[in-house]
Amino acid sequence: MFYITTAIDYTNGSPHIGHAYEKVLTDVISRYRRLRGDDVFFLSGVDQHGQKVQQVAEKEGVHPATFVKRTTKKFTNLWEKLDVKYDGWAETVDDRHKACVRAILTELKDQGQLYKKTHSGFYSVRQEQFLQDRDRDEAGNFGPEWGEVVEIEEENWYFKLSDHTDWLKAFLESHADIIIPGFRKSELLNALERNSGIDLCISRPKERLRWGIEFPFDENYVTYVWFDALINYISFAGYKAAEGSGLPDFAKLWPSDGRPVHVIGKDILIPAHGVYWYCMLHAMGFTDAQMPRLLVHGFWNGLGGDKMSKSLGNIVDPSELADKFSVEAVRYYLMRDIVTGRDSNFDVERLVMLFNTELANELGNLCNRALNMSQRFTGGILRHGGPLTEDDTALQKSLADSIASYQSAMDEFDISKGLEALNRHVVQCNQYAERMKPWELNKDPEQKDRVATVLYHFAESVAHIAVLISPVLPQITAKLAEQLNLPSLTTLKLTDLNWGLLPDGHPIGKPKPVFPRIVIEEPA
RNA sequence: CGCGGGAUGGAGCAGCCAGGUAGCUCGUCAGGCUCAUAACCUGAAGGUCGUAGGUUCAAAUCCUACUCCCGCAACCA
Repeated sequence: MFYITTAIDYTNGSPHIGHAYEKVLTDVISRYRRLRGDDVFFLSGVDQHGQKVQQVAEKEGVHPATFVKRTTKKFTNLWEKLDVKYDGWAETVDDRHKACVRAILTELKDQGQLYKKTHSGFYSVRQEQFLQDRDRDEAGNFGPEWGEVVEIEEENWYFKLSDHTDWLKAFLESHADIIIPGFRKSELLNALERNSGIDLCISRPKERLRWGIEFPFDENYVTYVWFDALINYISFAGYKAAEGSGLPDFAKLWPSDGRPVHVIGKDILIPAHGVYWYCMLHAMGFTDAQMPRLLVHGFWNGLGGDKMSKSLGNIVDPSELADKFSVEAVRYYLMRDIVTGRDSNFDVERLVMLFNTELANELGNLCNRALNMSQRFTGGILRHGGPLTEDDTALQKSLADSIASYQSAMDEFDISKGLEALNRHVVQCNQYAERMKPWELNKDPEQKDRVATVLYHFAESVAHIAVLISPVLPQITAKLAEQLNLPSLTTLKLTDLNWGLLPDGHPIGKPKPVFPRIVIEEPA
C-alpha cells in the first residue's frame, strides 16, 4: 500500500495557490502510483482548531464550529474543482480524531512522556501569546505592536522531546532518502544540533484557548497544535480506531515495514514535521522502518521573487485561475513550471505560454493533425500497414526512451521532468511527420500501405501519451481516448503500454481540438 | 565565522551529488511546409556558467575565499 498525505490546511481563511499546488502535486503522485499499479491511499484534510480560528469566529460573531464548517467548504470545493481526488479526508473536529488524540495522550502520560511545568515569561494580552527575546526592539523593549505586555506564570503540559532527539539524529543520518530533497536534511540536522535538550509545550489553559481538544486527564487544558494537527496522519488512517468507525485499516495503510509519504511545505519541516512529528511517532513506539518520508516542496512566489502577501496584493486565487484558464491549464502549469522541492515565481504569462505551446501547439495539434489525416487518407481506419522502416523503429524507440525517463522522473517525484520527457516524444512525432510527409505520400496510390504505417505511428504515440499524461491531466486522457475511439485507455496501467494499443483495422473518432489555444485580448 | 537555497545567452530554467564538446522553453532573425488549433519543421544570431584562487590531462560541475539576492533561526507557530 502506498499511503500518501498532504499537510492539513488551517481553516482561518481562503485557499491560495500554495495550498492548491501541494494538493495537486499529491494528487498527481497518487494518480501516477495508481498508474504504476500500486494500491494507493491519499489523505488530505483541514486543521480546524486553535486560537486564530477562535478569534476570527468571535470577530464574525459565530461559533467556531460554524465558522470552520464554512471555511472548510472553500477548501473542499476547490479540490473538487481542481480534480484533486483523495481517499480520506481529515477534519480535526471529528470525534474519531479527538478520541485518537486522547488515547495517545493517556498512553504517553502513563509512560512518563508528559509532565506539567510552570513557565514564566512576558505575555502580550492583545496578541494572546508569550513573547521571546527576539520580539524585542533594538532598545530591548517590546514595541507598541504587542499592546500591553505583562510578566506572568503559567502551568502547562510538556512532551519530553529531548528524550528522542539523539535517536532522531542517528535515524536521520542513517537514512539517505528519508527527506526529499536531500539538502533539507542537512538543514534539519543543523537545526537539531543547535536546539536539542528542549521539551515541547503541548497544552494551553482553557482560559486562553477553548477551541481545541480537552486533555483526558486534565480538564483545564486543551491540546495545542502538535498533538492535534499532526496526529491526523494516523488518526484518519485508523490508528487506535474503534470498531465500526469507518476509518481505514491502519495495519494495511501503515504496516510494520511501511513508510508513508508526507507531502509538506518547506515552512513546516523545521521543527514541526522534521523534529516534533518524528519524535512523537518514536515516543508512540513507531519503529525506524515505519518512519515516514517527507517530501518537502517549495513555494510559489510572486513575479520577481517577492513573497505572495495580502499587503503586496499579489495573492493568486486558484479558483479564479481555473475559471479563467481551465483546470487543465492550472494543473499543468503548477506541475510543469517548478522543480519539486524548489521555489518558483508565479507568472500568468508563463501559464498561458506553456499551455499554448506544449499542450495546444505540440500535443493537441499532433493529435488533431494525426486524426485528421487518418480520417481523410484512410477513411478513419487505422492499419498497421506495410513493413517498418528505420524511421518507424526510431520513432518507436523514441517513445520507449521517453517512457523510461518519464517513469524514473516520476518515481523521484519530479513531475516537471516527467512531462518534459513526454514533450520530447511529441516533438519527435512532429519531426517524423515532416520527414515522412504522409500528405505527399497520399497522392500516390502505390503508397497506401506506407501512409497507413505512418498514420498508425502517430495514433499509437498519441494513445501512449494520453495514458502517461493522465496523472496530471485526467480529463484530457478521457477526451483523447474518446477521439481515438478506445475508452479502455483510461484504465490502462504502465505495464500495459506496449506498442500496439490500437488494433489493426481500428476505426478512430472525429478529431476536435482538446486544448483550444488560450487567447488573451490585448488592451488596445 | 548561525543555517539553508540561489547567481548559467534578452526572459524563465535544467545540468552540479557520480568532472570530459554549454542544454531546454519563450523571444529575435532567416527559410521551408500546408495534414493540422495563424499550428508544424529547418537554420542562424546571442553565454569568459556571480568574482578571485586552487585540484586535475580536463571544472558550470570538486575544494577555498569573497560579493550580491532570498528564506529560516525550536516552550511563541
